Amino acid sequence: MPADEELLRTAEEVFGWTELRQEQLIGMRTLLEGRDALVVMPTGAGKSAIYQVPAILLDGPTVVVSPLIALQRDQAHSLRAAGAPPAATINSAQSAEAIQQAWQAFGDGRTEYLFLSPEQLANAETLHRLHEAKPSLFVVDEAHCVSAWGHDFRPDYLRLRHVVERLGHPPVLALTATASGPVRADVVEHLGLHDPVVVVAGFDRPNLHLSSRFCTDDEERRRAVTDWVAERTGPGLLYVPTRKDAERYAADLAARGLAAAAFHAGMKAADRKQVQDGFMRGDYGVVAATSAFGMGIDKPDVRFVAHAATPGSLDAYYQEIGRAGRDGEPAEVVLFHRPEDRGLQRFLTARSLDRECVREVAAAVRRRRGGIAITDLAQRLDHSRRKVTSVVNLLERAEIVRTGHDRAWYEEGAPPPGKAVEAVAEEAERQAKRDSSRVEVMHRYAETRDCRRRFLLGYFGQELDSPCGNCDICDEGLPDDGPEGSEYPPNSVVRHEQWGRGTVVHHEVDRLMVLFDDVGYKTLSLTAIEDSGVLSRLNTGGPGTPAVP
DNA sequence: CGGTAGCACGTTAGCGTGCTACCGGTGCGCTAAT
Repeated sequence: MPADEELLRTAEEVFGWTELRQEQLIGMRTLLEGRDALVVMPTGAGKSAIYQVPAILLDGPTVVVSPLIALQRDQAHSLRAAGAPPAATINSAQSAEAIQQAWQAFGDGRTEYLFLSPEQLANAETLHRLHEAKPSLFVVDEAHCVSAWGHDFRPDYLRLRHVVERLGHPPVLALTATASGPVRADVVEHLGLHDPVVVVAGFDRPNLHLSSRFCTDDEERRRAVTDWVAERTGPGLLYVPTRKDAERYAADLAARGLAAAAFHAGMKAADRKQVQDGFMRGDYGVVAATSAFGMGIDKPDVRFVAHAATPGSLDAYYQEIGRAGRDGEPAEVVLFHRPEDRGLQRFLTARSLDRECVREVAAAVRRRRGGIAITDLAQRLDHSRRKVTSVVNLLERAEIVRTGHDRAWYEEGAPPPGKAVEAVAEEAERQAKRDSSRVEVMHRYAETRDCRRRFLLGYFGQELDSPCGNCDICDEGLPDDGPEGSEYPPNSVVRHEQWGRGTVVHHEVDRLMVLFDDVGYKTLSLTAIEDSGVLSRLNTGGPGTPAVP
């Protein structure tokens, strides 16, 4: 295939890569053909190459959306170090002069790769400048952020779809290392990908030994965690649920003679940098951290990742444990689990809906027949831009308003603001149900009596034929070697009388976990299913089944 | 939803118990004070 030859030649000439993986080539080819792609590949497998090479072959700059300024900097830096065509960043950490120069170079066509945050793209002037330059490629790095953060924390992630359209929908590439089925669907929907090619490399990390320790008492768990970590040589990570826990565990471990440090978003930037750099250098045996730690960390020799409490989803969990054993050498992954942990996670994932704000925004949009800019809305109503953006996103999802890049219009025939609030509340309620079902699945994983790896991979849509032999359950010896020849194998599509269509995620000896399109994850007892006949099997391979090369 | 700090209470002076209120994660961009 001539395209492949061209890609391989460019990869070697510009970057010095003598070969490309099958997944990389598929992704690159897709972009050259002008199509959208979603690529899920482990960190360190060369995800960035998928846009870096075609960017050179396509006429026009490449816009890369990245969630952290530090990542933008790293990426631009490594491109420069590789001797690739010019890369630039534009973000709030730069001086006005530096930004000015970056725009100048970009406008003159001297920049091949431009790295930005989604918040930058909310700016109309920024979007205008990008449009003028006719970008040939639009990349969303760490694309799971669209789903994980877009719904509340960083609502500009959900506005990227409009950015893409304003830019004339160049080929869009979404890249991530972690995405279960629903997350992939969320990313595709919110980026407005057209019939994307979905490439999913395997999720399995066979060198990680998976285990879970059931703890009843909080005090007892603290001791168990500290003892366990103190016995390791590291380097390793201890994930904790709160900032206070990060400080406390770091202090306890230091008192035990370990080189331990805390890391969380409440720390000063300089201290965070010092801890991160120190961890990379190997100065710390362990870092006790909240979920703030890790994105962009690619340290090969992390020997363990422990969790001092059960996190809010398997997606988040997989992301965090994935930082262990990147060198392929054995690494330990242990979860100190308490059923009570779901309380905090429920609280953290529950988005409280400000009904009054929804009503105000709806009313304000409705008053302006010609539509109103989101920035104006925020000013007029004296709410933060973030909050108003988030509410506009919800109103759009409930089909009350229609939006463009930075404007909102009231949908013709949509119910009045009072009723709109109810529609939004219903939508928020559905979302909350899905979120809390994810918390439950995380707890099922922690408490499963089946091969842990089989459970984990099943969640990401990957089947494991036989027990892994490298988890605590396998160590003990499985009760039997799994539900072979079952009527409901993983990934089979089923219909439930009450909950509708769903996909089998996991199958244990006596129960079935199913992801329902509307209500999220549910666990069903096999005997109950057989007795009642509420569940029927549909054809296999429903829509959304990814192409795995 | 669970953990915890702070306080009143009750009993009798140094401290345990119980109630209540509050807190809990992730980053960008921007502005104002130093």
